[in-house]
Amino acid sequence: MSKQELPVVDLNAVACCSPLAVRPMDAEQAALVAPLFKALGDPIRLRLMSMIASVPEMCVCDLTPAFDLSGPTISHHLKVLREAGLVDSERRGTWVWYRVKPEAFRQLGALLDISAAPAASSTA
Amino acid sequence: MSKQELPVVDLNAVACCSPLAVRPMDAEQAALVAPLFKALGDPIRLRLMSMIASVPEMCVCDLTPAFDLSGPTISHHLKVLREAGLVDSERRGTWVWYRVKPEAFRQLGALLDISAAPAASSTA
DNA sequence: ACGCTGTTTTGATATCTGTCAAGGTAGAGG
DNA sequence: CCTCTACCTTGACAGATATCAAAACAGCGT
Repeated sequence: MSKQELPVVDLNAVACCSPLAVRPMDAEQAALVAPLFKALGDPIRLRLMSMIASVPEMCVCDLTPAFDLSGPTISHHLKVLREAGLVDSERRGTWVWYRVKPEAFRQLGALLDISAAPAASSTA
Repeated sequence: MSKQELPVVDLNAVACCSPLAVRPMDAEQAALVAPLFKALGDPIRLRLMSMIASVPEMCVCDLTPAFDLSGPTISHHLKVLREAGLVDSERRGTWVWYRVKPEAFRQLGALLDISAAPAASSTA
């Protein structure tokens, strides 16, 4: 975690919530969680996430050429994912490696659990 | 579905994908899925979603006063959720009722399933 | 020390987004 | 028909975002 320089999302604070479909979220919870969804709400970042999540770790040098975008732009998107708390980065020598933070994934997955939803939304 | 006037997200097309952590997403899949996350990436919309998902259905007249925002603004956010395919609306007399589309929820939840992830991202 | 490669930061710009006020549509009830 | 309420659309605008070029930073190899 060489580059955790920023006030990244606190996943412990996020981890408090029951599934979306169980109880309305208060404003504070929503303000904590929305940035995670927002970070995934861009096609480039979604692909970056899936590339990183598909392997134990991924070098920026392998991510950048997969897109028709400049290096700085990829770096920007990676920063958004980092600041959302979805990935971690580590510099090892010349290269920087990215890894997913699985607890963030689990958290979002739990929010989207619909199994305990009220009748109409589980049958509609 | 009185107001399904628009080229709403096709959930069948979205439903194709394996979890993020299993295989990189291609650009086309990402373009289909990202708008769903994006729609949830705003605190107001996240709260609207959770309010709607917590009950069988919800009247706009009960959603609007829960926020410190104008009617048009709430209407705008509901439209974003509708066009993302996350909710359905139906007018019954004077009022408009919103319901979640549970298949969209299930889809996003499946994408975030991390149980089949490669070693480093399930242990880090 | 110098230059080379990989990555991030800065600065600039075009586009997108959230918000409200004003105006429009839809149904209910005289 | 008229009016009232509920909801949506339009238009305008401030602030955020995606993008790139240029510049800065970090290691490596010479």
